Amino acid sequence: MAWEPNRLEQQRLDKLDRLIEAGIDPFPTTVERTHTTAEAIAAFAAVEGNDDADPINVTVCGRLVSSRDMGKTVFAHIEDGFGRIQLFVRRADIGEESHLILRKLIDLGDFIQATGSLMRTRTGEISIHVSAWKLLAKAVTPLPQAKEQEIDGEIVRYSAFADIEERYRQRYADLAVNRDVRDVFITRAKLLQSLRRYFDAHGFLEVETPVLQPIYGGAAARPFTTYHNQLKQDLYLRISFELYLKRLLVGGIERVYEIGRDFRNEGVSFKHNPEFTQLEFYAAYWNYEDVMNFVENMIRTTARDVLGTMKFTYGDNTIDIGQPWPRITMRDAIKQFAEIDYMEHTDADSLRAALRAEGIDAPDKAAWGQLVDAVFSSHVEPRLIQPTIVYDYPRDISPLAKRKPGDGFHVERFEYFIAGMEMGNSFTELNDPIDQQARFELMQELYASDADEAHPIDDDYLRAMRYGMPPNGGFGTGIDRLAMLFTNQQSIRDVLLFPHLRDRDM
RNA sequence: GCCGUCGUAGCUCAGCCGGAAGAGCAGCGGUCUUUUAAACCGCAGGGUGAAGGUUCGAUUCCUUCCGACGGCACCA
Repeated sequence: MAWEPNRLEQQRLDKLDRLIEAGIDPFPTTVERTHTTAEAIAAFAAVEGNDDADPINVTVCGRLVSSRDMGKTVFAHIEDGFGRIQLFVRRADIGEESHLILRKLIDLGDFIQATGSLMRTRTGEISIHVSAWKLLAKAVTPLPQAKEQEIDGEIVRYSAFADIEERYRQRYADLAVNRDVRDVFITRAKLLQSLRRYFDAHGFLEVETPVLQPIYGGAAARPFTTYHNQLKQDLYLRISFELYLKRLLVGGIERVYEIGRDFRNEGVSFKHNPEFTQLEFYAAYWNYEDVMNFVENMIRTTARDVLGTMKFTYGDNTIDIGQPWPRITMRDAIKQFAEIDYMEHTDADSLRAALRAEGIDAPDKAAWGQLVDAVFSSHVEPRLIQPTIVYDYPRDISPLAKRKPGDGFHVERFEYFIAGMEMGNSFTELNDPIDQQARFELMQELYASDADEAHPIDDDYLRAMRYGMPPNGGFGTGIDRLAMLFTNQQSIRDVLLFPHLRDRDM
């Protein structure tokens, strides 16, 4: 769709013409900058009060975010990636023509460069007493308005760019005017840095495995499909990294992790986006208890790194990840919250009847483990606000986990929950190729009725395992959900720069 | 896919039981000692997400469609 300038844009296009007529390049190629806004303020604060100090001259760059035209004097703020600083611009200092151009042809949103000496105004704000300025880039479209003021460290908003849909569709504008949105993504980046440091410190090798896969696996999800033209090959966007990472254990890499994108062709919700960032790791010679300890420590370490605390607010709750995380079996958790002991009903029909007797929804064509999972999801998961580890899952919904010794129903698997959300999934990994093959075949039967849910058997993965796979513990966690937790955002879209939305005309 | 709520100016919103589309901020023109949500005076700006329907008359009621949000379903 072709762009038609609106009234405000047309005004700015006219100003652009007038700037060019005045011999000013509205998009120059060279920029000078001696200080960021933060550096300038710090430099002034460091010598203030010292009467012998020479005036500090600085050149800063940034976007014009406020302007108060007093006639002979203009007060304005520019913002760069590090903060804001006020410009104090007097006609007498910069000359009549330059002053007039600033007042008449420069708009909020324009990028400018300003040179001058640092001072403190009568009202006490550290400012630049401007001796010269230059346009760096003209903004044709006005930014959505976000009037705000910092009072005692709190951002007070007088008007805002708040329309959720427009904020997501025009994230550039959202970021430009909403500082707290930028902060969310800074925190998210710190989270990733901290996790990588943690894995590096524990001897893990970071790897990258294929996103385009001939056979998808490692999770129960519908894939996106694509096609390689020259190879004439159907390909799938990965739904997990699991089977590739475990191949690497066969290859002798003892500790391995990957942080990357998974794709699942499923519904979207406040905690689901079609593409999302996953962290998986595998460690040889560990079992799920080793993983529990490692993960608990990992989350604490990153919280300390990123937030400086292990106690933080999420929605209406205060989450304390510093206390030892309770560990409870799936069976006990369901007993506690749904008052059903599923081990008294060890086949699907009997469990279904028992659940229905308690008034709990139980789908007709669900296998035993799926029924257990269903009651857990509806009755237990939402109640797990503080960090909780739930372990020993039904075997028939965990085809990649090793069975619990002496227990025909459970595998060594755990998930951990915070704020009522599943945050991560782990097991003592199945490394018996004969058992693995049987489990794959069982899963095929389980889902045989539903073509969409059919899972292909990855024969190459089985071949790898037949070469011998060390016993190992594995883990996967959604980075987006961790980011939600650490930034107190209630929707996954708010921790994704460009969340998926339907197409729409601009 | 289903159910519900919502969509009015650049931004944030108001608009009652159908009766001539409003405000603040932003913008434009002015005034103006170091102001800070600057202030003050004046001006302009939309035809109400789209398409239909009912009506003398629709932003208000109805239908369909588009999009967002919430919930459900889906999500080893």
